[in-house]
Amino acid sequence: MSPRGWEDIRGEVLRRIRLRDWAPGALIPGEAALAAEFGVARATVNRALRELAQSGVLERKRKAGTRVAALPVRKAVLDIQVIRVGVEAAGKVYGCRVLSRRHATLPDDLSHKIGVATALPMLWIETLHLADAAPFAHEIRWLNPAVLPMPLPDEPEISVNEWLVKNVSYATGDIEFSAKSATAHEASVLQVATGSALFVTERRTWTADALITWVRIAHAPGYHLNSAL
Amino acid sequence: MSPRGWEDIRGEVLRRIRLRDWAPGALIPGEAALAAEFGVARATVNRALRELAQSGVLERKRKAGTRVAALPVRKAVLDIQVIRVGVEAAGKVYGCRVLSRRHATLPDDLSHKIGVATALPMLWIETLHLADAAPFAHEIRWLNPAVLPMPLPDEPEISVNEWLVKNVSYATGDIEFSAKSATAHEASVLQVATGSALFVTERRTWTADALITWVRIAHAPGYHLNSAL
DNA sequence: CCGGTTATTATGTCTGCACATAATAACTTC
DNA sequence: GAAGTTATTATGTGCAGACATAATAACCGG
Repeated sequence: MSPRGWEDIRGEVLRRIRLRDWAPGALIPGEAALAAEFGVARATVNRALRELAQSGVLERKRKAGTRVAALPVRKAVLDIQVIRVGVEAAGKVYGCRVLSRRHATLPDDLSHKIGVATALPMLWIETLHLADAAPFAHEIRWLNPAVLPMPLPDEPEISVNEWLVKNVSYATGDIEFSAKSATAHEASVLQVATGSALFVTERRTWTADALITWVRIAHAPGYHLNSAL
Repeated sequence: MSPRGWEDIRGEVLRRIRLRDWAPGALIPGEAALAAEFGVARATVNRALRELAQSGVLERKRKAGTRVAALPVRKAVLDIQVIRVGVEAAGKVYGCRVLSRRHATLPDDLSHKIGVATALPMLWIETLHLADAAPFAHEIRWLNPAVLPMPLPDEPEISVNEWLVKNVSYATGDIEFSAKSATAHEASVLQVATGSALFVTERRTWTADALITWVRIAHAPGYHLNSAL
């Protein structure tokens, strides 16, 4: 009956929070007290509380104790997949076409936005991703050739993204989601009306010291991103 | 010099993966071996590897061992905040106005979409969120009055969402992001052109057995959602 | 009363050991 | 050789005890 593992402890704590046994903002008993109450080791309680803190339900501070988050910042975890996987998960056949590819330097606005010198020689690649042969997403990518361990294949059957994932080690990055109206070019490539609302994700990827790539992917209407809360 | 804590272990493992010491898909040494190599307890290695698995860098299976994820599904963690907090974090003054509020039953399409019977009496609330007095987001909410522990205040200074967060215990939910063109009504409320691309988030929240609320928030152009990877 | 020092305390982490569990490998039996 | 059973093994989790660390509270001198 009494909780047996850290998941049970987590469940019980969550239950008490939901029943408002412990109100938002309130201090809950310390680890030692809970361990005694549940008849488990403190490490077990610690594990449970740590996980709850990680998901935003609790706030913990040394010495100050553990309290129920007043405004629970729910953390939604998104799985950022290679586009192919997402398409195939929807039961469709993935394809991609490189529309354009050339060497160039960053335009001023982008250079400023991503914090990289304009002068650097970069590779510019435009790709159309297909799902069941229908346009799925339009990708514009700036790539830093200096970080590539080997030259990019000329005619990739897989997308540049996937090639990068497999061949370039990376450190960190960030991602941004927004909604933008389709430009004339995007509209024609995606075969939608100019001005259609597109779901856009922009992504920067860095090694420890240099930019690897900046990508902007404009998804065709109907695309949506899901997550459990 | 040698790793001191689980974070150092995690760092070292990550370094080896990035240097392709351990290639994607490859099996890495077992916990016991790593513990011996680093001169720490197995529990410490376990903690490090567990965290890496949680963030999608490693895949672990009992007996099968630990391998480097072949297609690293990067997990982006989004903080889903109360709108007010997001606005204030941007250094603006938050405000909200309830535009409309009435009892109604769910329309068929929505009822089907969120899996709730059409017949249930629901509360319908339309809110405009403001940042520095400018329209920021348009919110449409269906609310199940049956789950409320007390009646909703008539003239809330805080948003319905925030009231709910503080007064209703909840279990789980899901969230969906997409891009939609502004309807005539949305456009007029948000003071943008009809057809403008809006960033839309739709959210369902459930208790263990009943729907609490369904919300659709259409953000004014310029809004974007960020996350570190 | 103010400001700085010191004690206290709750959480954070590590260790070494133990047993549980799941998945594979090895083995047996027909 | 196919199918079912048993052993092996890597990870998962648990425990008790210890020390580290950060933030608060108590104290104290001016």
